[in-house]
Amino acid sequence: MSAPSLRARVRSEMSQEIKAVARRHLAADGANLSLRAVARDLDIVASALYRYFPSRDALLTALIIDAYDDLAAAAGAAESAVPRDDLRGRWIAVCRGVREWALAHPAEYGLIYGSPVPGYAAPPDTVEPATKVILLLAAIVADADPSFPAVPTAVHEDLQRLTADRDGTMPEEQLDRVLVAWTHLYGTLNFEVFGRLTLMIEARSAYFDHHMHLMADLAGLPR
Amino acid sequence: MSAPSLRARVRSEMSQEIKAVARRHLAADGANLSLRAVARDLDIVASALYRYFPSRDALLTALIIDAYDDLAAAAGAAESAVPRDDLRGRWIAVCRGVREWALAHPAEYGLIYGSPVPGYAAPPDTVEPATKVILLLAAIVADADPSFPAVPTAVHEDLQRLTADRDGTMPEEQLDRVLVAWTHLYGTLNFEVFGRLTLMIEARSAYFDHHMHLMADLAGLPR
DNA sequence: TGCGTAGCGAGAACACCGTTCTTGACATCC
DNA sequence: GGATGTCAAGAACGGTGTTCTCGCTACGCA
Repeated sequence: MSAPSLRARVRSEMSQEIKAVARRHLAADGANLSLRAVARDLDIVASALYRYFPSRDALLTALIIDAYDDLAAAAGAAESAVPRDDLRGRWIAVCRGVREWALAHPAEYGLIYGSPVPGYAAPPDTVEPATKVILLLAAIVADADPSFPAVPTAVHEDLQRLTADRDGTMPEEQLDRVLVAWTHLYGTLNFEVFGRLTLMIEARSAYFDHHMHLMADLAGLPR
Repeated sequence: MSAPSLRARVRSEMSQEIKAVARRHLAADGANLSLRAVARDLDIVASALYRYFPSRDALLTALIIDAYDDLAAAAGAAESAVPRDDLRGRWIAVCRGVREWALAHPAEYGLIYGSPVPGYAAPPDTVEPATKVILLLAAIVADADPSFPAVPTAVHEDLQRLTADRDGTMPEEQLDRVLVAWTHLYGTLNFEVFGRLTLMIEARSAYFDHHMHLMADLAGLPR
């Protein structure tokens, strides 16, 4: 096991620093990230950035992957602070964890859940980190394992396949409820983070918790 | 009543034409709209556009307002094609109308429901058109007027005020369910339009209908 | 130990962008 | 018919992403 060469290490540190500055600019200026501005902050000329990222889109992609990982880590950490048998507590912890991360990092949230940047196509590296949160929710519902009332539902083969990789399959009704909850979570956060919700300027946290409990009810979690 | 002067009319027609070309560019290139490209398409120099719109943001604002109006009109038209006493039919018609418009105009949808453009602050002209669809849904639920089970809910004073302008007030439980459905509708469409939903590439329409029916159930609409 | 090479930052260049200002032409109104 | 206001054009400014060439430095290998 050869240690990484000094060259490689300083290169990786420089990449991290570029991303850190880019994140700061992202938080300040929104989605239009300027390579030249980032370079200025690093006392570097713009073209030097191309030694580390082949294009602006590549830098954005790196930020997107980091954001997915960061979000999933925040949600996972919030959940693991709750006793495993407190299903509803874990559920709410995941939802709150996602919300708090989103409110703390609105620009990065917009990067991963807002309108996609025009010419940009999400590379396949981004699909795996993107599924972590919904798998977290699905695992909680699977732990509950209640008997659901039958409900007419379309086939969700892809999600079946996704969960099958973990531990067998999941009843379609459960998957359906998880999808509803997941959609509701991000629908709510989109409105809140993107400021489309002029309503309810007060008591947003209570509103959020209440609706996440509603979704937990729908998913069959015990009260 | 003096007829609008010829000057005023040709000016308004030119404004419409600029918006039409801008919409075309928006559909092609996504959210980064170039004034110079629009001007080129009109065989016009870029600075000439400033006679009609004081800035790029102003043009975007005009497009946003048009999009809200267009979307509300599409949803309203879909709903009014259904008999008034078919509550569930009206509900589904609104949802499908919104979805079809969104899929047909993804860039404009992104403009109004995606991440906000960075430096841009939505002027107050945009809040009234933005409420039309949710008022449409609220009206259907109000027509049903079922007795809801009591549910703990945060105060939704703003939405109360909004609906109070129409015809009296609405029970909080109903408002709550309408909000859930509204959030779910746009959460679903965000995933679909922005391509975040790699799952369920097949049977998306069935998936959509099924979930909109779920929300109708939740809102207390008769089957 | 010395050398070739690969990685690095600087800087100039290109084509594009939004925006402002000036200039000259044209239609409109008194 | 002359004054007025609107219009398109064009140049200019500062900004952007990206490419290329240039020296320089440090690493890896003989």
